[in-house]
Amino acid sequence: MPRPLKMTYGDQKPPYSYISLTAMAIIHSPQRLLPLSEIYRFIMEQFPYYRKNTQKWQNSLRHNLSFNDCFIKVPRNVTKAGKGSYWTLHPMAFDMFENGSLLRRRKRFRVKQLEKDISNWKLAAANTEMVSHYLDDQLTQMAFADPARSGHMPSNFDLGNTSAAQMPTYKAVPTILSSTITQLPVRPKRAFTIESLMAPEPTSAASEGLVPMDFGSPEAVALKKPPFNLPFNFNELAAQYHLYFPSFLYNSQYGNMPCYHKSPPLFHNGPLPVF
DNA sequence: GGATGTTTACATAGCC
DNA sequence: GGCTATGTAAACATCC
Repeated sequence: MPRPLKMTYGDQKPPYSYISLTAMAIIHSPQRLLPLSEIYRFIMEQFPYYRKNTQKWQNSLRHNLSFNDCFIKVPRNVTKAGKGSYWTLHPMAFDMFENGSLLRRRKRFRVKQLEKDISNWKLAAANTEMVSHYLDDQLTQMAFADPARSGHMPSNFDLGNTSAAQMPTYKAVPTILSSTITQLPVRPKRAFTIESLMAPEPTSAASEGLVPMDFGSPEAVALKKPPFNLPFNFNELAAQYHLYFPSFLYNSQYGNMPCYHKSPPLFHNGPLPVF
């Protein structure tokens, strides 16, 4: 049984790159989506080494966020004040670490400029609609499952006790996207493998075999506070906790699909489970 | 003014 | 040696 990460390195510098640390923070958050300040906080909480010289490493981290295509900036709701944006991982970037290990990357993750432009355009379109209402009002308040830090979340809010009917209409977002951006060339969802990328476009219903997400399921409850042990492994986390990607992001970049949760979850093959 | 985000430049290390 | 990934520093712009 691996020991908790917090107790592993003490004041010593952990063997993770800034990219890894940032990915760790994002992956560990319930929504796989964090503002910069929360990324800082996660790293400082988990690794005491980074509680000092904050200016230095935080500058480096910001550089990495901007420089590396594997990180996607999600603007805040335009009608809601707040500093900075949310950051998440590019869905294809989950594959950049060898065997899911954060200690070593296969190669630098790059997105073609055209795809980047389309993604940014779609993200902006999505953001101006309703995505950020949901994020600002509910999801970000659940970061690290610390209700005490929430300014306006009901104190008794509990994902585990939240039925699908009680959840905000998150699934409506792709509908908005499909009505506004269908004229753009959209690459359909597919796994990030050579075989998959070279394969013909799927023609049958991609949602075959998918089942609707149960928000009261044990998996959903687990997402509220996923454990954080070493070795941290993307594949392990995906297998155990049905790693998902914010549906508005996934759909906005790789085609509009119904928001379904696939069971059992697959990591590299098949669509990422979303809610 | 401080936090956030972008960009450029340079250094270092590892791999081929 | 060339290439790539990573780390660091710094300047600058933008936003709240």
